[in-house]
Amino acid sequence: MVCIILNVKPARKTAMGHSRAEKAENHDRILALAAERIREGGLAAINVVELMRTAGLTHGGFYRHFASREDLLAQALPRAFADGEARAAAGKPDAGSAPLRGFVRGYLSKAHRGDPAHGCAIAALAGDIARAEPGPKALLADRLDASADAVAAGLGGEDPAAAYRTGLAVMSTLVGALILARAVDDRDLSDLLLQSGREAALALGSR
Amino acid sequence: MVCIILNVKPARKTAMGHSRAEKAENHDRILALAAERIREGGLAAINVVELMRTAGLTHGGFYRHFASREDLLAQALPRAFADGEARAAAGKPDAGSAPLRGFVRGYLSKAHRGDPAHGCAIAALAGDIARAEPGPKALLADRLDASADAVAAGLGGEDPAAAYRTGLAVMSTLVGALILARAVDDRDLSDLLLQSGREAALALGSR
DNA sequence: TGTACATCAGTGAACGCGCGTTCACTGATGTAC
DNA sequence: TGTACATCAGTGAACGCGCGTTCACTGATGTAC
Repeated sequence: MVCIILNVKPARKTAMGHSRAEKAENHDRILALAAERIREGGLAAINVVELMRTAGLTHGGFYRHFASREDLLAQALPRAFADGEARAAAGKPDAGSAPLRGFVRGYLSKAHRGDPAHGCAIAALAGDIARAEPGPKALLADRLDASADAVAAGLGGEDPAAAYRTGLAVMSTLVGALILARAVDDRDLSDLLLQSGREAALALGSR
Repeated sequence: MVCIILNVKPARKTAMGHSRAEKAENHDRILALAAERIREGGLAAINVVELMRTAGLTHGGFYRHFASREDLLAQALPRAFADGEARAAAGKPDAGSAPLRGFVRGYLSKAHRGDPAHGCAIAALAGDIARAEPGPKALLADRLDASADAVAAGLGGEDPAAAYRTGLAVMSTLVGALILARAVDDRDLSDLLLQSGREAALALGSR
């Protein structure tokens, strides 16, 4: 006996509970995906329908989590910075001997160049934030300041103000080299940007 | 006697000739404005209606000049790079004594920071081009290569390959510092980025 | 512990706005005779 | 040199698509009794 069923109603995609715990999980997943997407494609790359589909949901439910697309961006941007720093810190090997060397090697690595979605938000978003509102600018300023401090702390103990300026210059070199290495189509030139950036950053750090 | 005229037809905005010469002028003006707007707001900032209004025209005529918005971008992008370099070269004082010093001072000046629309396209667009098609990437690579060469040429005559790498590193530092100085809301931090970037670029150039 | 009900996360069709593009039209340009 | 006509730069209404947002609805959650 052959049984053909036409027009089957698609089975419930998931058990689809609506518990508070599941909402919190979904909320966090949406934010994490948005933080990646932002670093990958910029603030303008966030598309509500696409984002929700990526999270395994439909777009209508978006507004149970966020008041608007702008509200999401305001929440996802700090997340992008935090996640990017966690990754950078993980890439740093032993902070004992040569902290700057490890940081620089991880920052200007081919892996970091090839994966902006999981990398430093300063480099991924500086160009966009240069044209953005005060909010994002203040956020970037705060994280850049912290990064310059961290670099300065790893230098030989000299004048703190001078060390901070060196920290800023190192960050400028690293961010510039990474952005340019990503913006160039020529693989050799891109590799050379990483290499010369590493050399320059270390030279600046050991003056 | 009082004479009230209602519903007057607006006078022809201009003599409005349609000569070949005027078309060429309009075409050039549209491109120049687009090249500025792109550096100011990025590739996505080009709005056909707004651009044509800025040029003193209406949007319908746009397609007498360009096949599409994409076609305009393809023509305006090289223009943005060329115009930005013309400006940078003009800012360079006497190329005799200390060519790098003059270039660095002009590049990381407050004037350049505050006027991306008329400044270097590499810094203005690197973030966008990192996510763009091969075309824009090849263009940026070409102009960056030329800039690194120019910087290298101004250094003491040593190993050309090493000088080129130094040129790239100097460009990374300058571009990074300028982008970050524009992306930050804190005036003091922004000024410090310019200053430390100038010091670092000169230090790299005189190793 | 069991039952009734309110809440609300998630669904998917529909709406409205912005924007790139099209098109019928105008009138000066510039060419053919 | 003058006249008739074809060309085409520019106009502005209209179209269509993408996308953020809204809304009526579903059904599991979780609370009140």
